Amino acid sequence: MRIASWNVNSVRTRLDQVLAWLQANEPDVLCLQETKVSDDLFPLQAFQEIGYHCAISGQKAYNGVALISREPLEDVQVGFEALLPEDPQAPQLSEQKRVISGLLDGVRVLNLYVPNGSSLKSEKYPYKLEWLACLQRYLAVQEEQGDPLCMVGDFNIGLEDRDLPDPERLSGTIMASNPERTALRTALGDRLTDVFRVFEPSSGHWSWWDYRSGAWDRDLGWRIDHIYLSEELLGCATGCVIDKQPRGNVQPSDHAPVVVNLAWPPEEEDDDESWP
DNA sequence: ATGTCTTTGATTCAAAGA
Repeated sequence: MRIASWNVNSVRTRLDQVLAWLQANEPDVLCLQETKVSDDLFPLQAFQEIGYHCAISGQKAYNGVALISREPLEDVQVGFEALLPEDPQAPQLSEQKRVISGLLDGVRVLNLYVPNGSSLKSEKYPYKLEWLACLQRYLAVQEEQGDPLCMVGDFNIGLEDRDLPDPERLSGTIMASNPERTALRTALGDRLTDVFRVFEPSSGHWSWWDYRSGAWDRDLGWRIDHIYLSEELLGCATGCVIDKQPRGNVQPSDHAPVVVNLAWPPEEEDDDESWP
């Protein structure tokens, strides 16, 4: 099973690039963030024409997430409210469309667009921290349900200094401050592992390059797009890569896709030896 | 340092968000 995550910064502006990437890479599920389109205007037909199903949760102009899958996903859930019906903060934190999940072959694929926060002094920064605290409560319920979890998305956090291009200058600033790093680590708990780091421990691997200041040409990016796996899936992971190629396109997204390959479902036990 | 790109909404741009 191949699962990918890509912040496309407008699915309509990037439609041809997304379709071409799907056809070249053939993931079972592509998780999109920042689709920036209301559900009635989502380009469903273009995806259907190349053999993909869509589960979407969008809004006008900002945010928006989608699950593009080879097979239709089961039990699609939208927003924090789906798992937290009694939570006092979940309804307000679900107004911005940032959370969608679905089941494929018994795997819960959860696609997130974590708030950016803007700056430490912005009112969007405490919103980001509240959102991450709500994610922790959401994941606790998800764990109770027992499905293996693949959680992907644009986390808007460089969790460790090796995920930043200039840690001396940038650690402590937005996307690398201790409160947001701690909030994400708390939500992850002991259950979820950043699978990219299982295969690639070194710095210098980025998933986002700012449009400004020639960041792409100077290769000054951040690794803020992540794939987290629960234990059952982590043992099945055969590779995880960031595909830099689309960032070099004309009129690119500022993010590159991240892809994980899983040997899932696990091979059946071979019973032949016990056969009479 | 206010850089660049996308969207919107009110009139060929400016504001907002990332």
